[in-house]
Amino acid sequence: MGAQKMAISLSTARNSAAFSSNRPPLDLSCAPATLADFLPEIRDYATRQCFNRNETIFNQDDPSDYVYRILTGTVRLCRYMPDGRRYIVDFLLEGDLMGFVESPDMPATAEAVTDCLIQVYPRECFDQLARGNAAIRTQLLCHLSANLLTAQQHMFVLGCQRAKERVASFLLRLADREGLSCGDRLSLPMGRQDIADHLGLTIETTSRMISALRNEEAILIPNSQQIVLRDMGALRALAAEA
Amino acid sequence: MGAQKMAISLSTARNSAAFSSNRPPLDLSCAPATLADFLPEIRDYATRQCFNRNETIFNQDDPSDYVYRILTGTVRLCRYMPDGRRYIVDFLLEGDLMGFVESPDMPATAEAVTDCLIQVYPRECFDQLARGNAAIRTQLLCHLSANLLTAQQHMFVLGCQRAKERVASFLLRLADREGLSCGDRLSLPMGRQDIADHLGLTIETTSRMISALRNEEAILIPNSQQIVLRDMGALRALAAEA
DNA sequence: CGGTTGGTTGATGCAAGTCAACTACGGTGG
DNA sequence: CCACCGTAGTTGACTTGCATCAACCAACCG
Repeated sequence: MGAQKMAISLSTARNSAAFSSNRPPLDLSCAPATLADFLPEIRDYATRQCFNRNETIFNQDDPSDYVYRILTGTVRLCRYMPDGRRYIVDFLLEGDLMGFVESPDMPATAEAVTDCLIQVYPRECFDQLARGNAAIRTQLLCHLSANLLTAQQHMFVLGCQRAKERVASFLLRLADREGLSCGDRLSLPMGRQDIADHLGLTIETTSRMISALRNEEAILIPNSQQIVLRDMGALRALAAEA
Repeated sequence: MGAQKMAISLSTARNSAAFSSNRPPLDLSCAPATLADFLPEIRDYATRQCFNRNETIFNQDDPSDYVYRILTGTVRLCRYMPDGRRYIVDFLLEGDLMGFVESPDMPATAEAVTDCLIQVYPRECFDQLARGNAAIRTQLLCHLSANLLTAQQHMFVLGCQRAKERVASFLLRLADREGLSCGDRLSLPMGRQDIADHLGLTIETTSRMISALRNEEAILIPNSQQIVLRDMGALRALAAEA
């Protein structure tokens, strides 16, 4: 969820002069600015906070008055069901934002996967900032839009792919986010259970599929927290994203 | 995806006077206005179009210059994968909007499930309208936010639920959208294959689970296109949404 | 009528879940 | 330093839920 180009309905690279107007099209592409770029404006109201591994950052039952930016560490965003089942909506990495979309209508719990350092902004502060600044609200649209895209891609993974394909998709997405390519070493800060809950699998199946990818020489596993992307072509063939 | 209350980060019903300001909080609740309420302003540029059952309204490979409002009929929003697999992101009913989020960065194809009458607005028109009107962009945020909520709930269905639970969730969601309650008759405009592709199941399993719900007396099936919600409690117990 | 389309049901196979044992690693303390 | 423990991951044996393959049924229609 970086700063890649992102445009929704308002944007238009097309030059359909149809409805006239010489004004340049309202381009929502996030190339220069992102939501995060506006946060420094309220940094005086922010605090830094440390969270230990597995500590809860905010809880779905206890709506948070803050928005967050991850400075270091990895966070899982999850939902717990009444019967105890959980699913992990997404993992958030260094630089990612959270709390903008998640509450109050998206009940989600954020937990530290690793020890984390997090910048915490009072929501009221941010809201005030956004009230007076249309650019921020545009960025908010981008942020939402990016989240929706991620969600839709994940729906394909959950709805159509089999276990090995899911694991391959997961590794590729992480690698893309880190900007890695063939031969690079990918670190997996989250445990197998977390991966399983994200992919709609069990921990055993997840582990087996990772092993299978090793046996097929698509990856190497120097240790359980790191993976060398030996053959990304093979992974991509499995994931077969559109 | 109607006009229910919908608020994202900007909104705040809480009265945290922290960051002061006597201005009322920027409330994004969609209670009075929805995105659709603004469309009449450009109705002069709109056309009405009929689509026959199974006809394509817009294609993921062929980005559309229009936004749409469904007047009558049901539409499926789907994604086709290179290998032919498809999944159905969602079904859209009378009154729903589409094309705002779906393109150009959300490749999706819209197809008529039943014969449809659709109001078609040039995108450029809508963009122009949105450029000058902050309220519309606020509504766009609501629209996106609602879609994201739907997507996240569906991710739970796909990631955690088993076949019968999925079918129960599906029926309940349709019933909620139609505002139905116990004993009411729900019509299923989409075929079993469509339901299956939405739920990540096969057509046979879907059919079997619907039969199972009949056998358990949770529903009645007067004909394959209609379902009587005999015991919504039983359905809810199965779906077990948070 | 026969053909076609969409839905249901049955028989069987397989992918993934379950249950359980075992391994590897990282403390922590004797 | 090693013995012990707790946690996390892997692997194996077995079970099961869903997919697959195939037959059958019911509407609908020329």
